[in-house]
Amino acid sequence: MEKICAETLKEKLRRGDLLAEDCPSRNVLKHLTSRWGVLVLIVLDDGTHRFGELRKKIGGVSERMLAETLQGLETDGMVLRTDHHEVPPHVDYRLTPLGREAAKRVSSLADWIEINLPRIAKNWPAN
Amino acid sequence: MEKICAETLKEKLRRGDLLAEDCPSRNVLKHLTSRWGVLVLIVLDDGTHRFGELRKKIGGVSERMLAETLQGLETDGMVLRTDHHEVPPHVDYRLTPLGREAAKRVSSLADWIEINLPRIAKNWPAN
DNA sequence: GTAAGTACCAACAGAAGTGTAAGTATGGAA
DNA sequence: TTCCATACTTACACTTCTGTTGGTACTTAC
Repeated sequence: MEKICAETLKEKLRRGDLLAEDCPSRNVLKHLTSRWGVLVLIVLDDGTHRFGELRKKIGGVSERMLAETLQGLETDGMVLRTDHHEVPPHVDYRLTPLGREAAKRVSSLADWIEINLPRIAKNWPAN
Repeated sequence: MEKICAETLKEKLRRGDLLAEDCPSRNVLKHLTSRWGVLVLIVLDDGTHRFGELRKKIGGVSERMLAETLQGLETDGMVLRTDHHEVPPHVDYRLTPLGREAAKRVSSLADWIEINLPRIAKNWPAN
């Protein structure tokens, strides 16, 4: 009985259900929509970048956060890290095919926000 | 001189630039991609819901967080709150046209995650 | 010998996010 | 009279997030 329940639950989550509290898909969502994750995907969608380049393009990220964000995205198979084993260090980051698919969706939202910011801002109190 | 700079900056941000540290678009992104904001948009895209209905559908939200999230989305003009002034209270929430546009993008990402969860999970260490 | 250059990591502290529990309001039902 | 229903709000505590600072590694240039 217990086994059947477990299997059923597992089966249910096989595809992912963001409305379910314990579904691992929520972690993916967390990485992809994190404060810096979104911006990293957008920039990387534009091509391979080094760590320092990403930092320059994304206004306000600290080294610590950029590194952490990149690791999260790497864990989900969105970003590929390539270490050229040079001195001084030379590492670059690019999107995997999976990452490119995700970036497409994320960018779509981001573009929409940028374009529609005036419409959105109209609803704000202090203008 | 000072004035010119200010105008230029304002002009620059008129359209929204998520890569700029101080652009207000980052707040919108924050609301739309917040932990619960995403899920609220997805559920509301399916139709008008009362507070309690949202809470039941979205696994794990506390009342506090749901209320806060809804207020954030209302501030950005994504969600319309209707109070029927009944006792016991009867309030419902629906997406505005703006909200529906945003929800479309957010849902697109969410759907992609749910469908591709197996592909993503393959990259995780403990399976 | 020492500074520069690059990509980090660790430790600490303050800020922000989040959950829990309790309380508010009001009319109607039991 | 007491309890219920619903949509919140507030206070408190705890966890997570985030920035800052300082440090590592190693080679080349000065």
